Amino acid sequence: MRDEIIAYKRERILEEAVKLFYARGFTGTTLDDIAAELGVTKPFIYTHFRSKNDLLAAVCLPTIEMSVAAIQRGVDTAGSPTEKLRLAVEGFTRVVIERQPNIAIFFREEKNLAPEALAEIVQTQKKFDRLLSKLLTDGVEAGEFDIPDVSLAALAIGGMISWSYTWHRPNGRLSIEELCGRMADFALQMAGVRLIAAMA
Amino acid sequence: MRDEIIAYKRERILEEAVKLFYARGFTGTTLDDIAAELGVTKPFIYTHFRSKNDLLAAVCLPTIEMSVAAIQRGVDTAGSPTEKLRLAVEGFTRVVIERQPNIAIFFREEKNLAPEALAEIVQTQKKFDRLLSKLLTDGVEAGEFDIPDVSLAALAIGGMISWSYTWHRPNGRLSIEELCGRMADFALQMAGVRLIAAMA
DNA sequence: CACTTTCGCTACCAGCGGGTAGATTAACCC
DNA sequence: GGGTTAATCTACCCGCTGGTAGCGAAAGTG
Repeated sequence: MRDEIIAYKRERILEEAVKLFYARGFTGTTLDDIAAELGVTKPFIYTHFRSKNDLLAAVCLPTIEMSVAAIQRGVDTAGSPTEKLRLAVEGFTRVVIERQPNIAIFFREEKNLAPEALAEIVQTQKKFDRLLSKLLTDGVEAGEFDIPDVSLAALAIGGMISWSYTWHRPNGRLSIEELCGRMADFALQMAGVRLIAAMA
Repeated sequence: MRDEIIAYKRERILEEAVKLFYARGFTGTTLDDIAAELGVTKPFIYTHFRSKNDLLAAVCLPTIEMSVAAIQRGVDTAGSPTEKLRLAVEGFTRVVIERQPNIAIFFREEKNLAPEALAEIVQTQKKFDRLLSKLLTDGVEAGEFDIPDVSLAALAIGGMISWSYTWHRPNGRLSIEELCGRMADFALQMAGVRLIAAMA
């Protein structure tokens, strides 16, 4: 019970921090701003986070881990490389869209992260690249994909999707599901999969 | 002569500012840092720029304009939409790679730009999207491209390329020319152009 | 060589904001 | 209901940094 309350407060702080970091930037947001938004005062935040930087890390890390997990779920699915890639891309796109502010904050505020936190995230990102590259390689070996440069393709696909954080608007023209589906279509095209229509 | 010297000093300030903003972030860099790197003192900078924000704008704006210009050159080329798209993508990729620090600074430090400067850049970005969307539409109408959702394709292609600023390393595995070529290949695949091999 | 102009520097200020110490209040418990 | 503990606030500090005023030195000028 006590722990749940503490966890809840921590979450509330994170929510407001995300909102303000996203809107005004990390250095453009003061701890007083966050506290005011919550109706509390600055020292309150310090009972849940060691420092402003700690707060930033808590905003970024879990979201990057969710991204890797999405790719991992695609890879772990039973099915062909084509099906795995579709699932991985859809899942990753969903993370980027649903956690757009966190993703945006991470990519913008990287330089404000403490070195240890950054190192941990960089490790996670490497895992992301490895998983995606491996998936593409498997597809090439299975004869389903046609990719001259797998590493570059992984970066291109990852980038196309990550970039969504810059332009996506909630209540935009497309639903999340549509968006995920079309991103997967693009990824399959980039992987050289033929017969997109046949999978619809 | 006098004007050239002034312009040169301005350029030197910008060079160091780009270097430091890129390495440490905008707020992580002080004007004293920049001045020290140049072997001068802070007031020197103020004879060339009105404020630290002005300096940031001067780092970002021209590079975004170069990006649009690259797309424009592709569009203005005589040739088929396929050829135009290839040129546009290659040119834009080259800008992103060659001006990687400036591109990175812009996307990271957007929230630190003065509203007027940001507004100007946003206008330029809209022009970028319009040009690219128009080019894709022309290709579809000419029967060369097969794109279900042109606006989304423009964002996906633009994103795939822009993202290079996050991973590209000078002295990387691929030369700039190779990179530009392969990005163009990806873009054509995303546009549904068949027979990539036939154009090699 | 005196006079002027140009240029950059020394020295300073003021506000901001992360972080903390200690008081204060509320909750909990015999 | 007194006493203890946990939670949060008030009030403060201090280092940092963007920005400026005014000085001094050098260089150009007749």
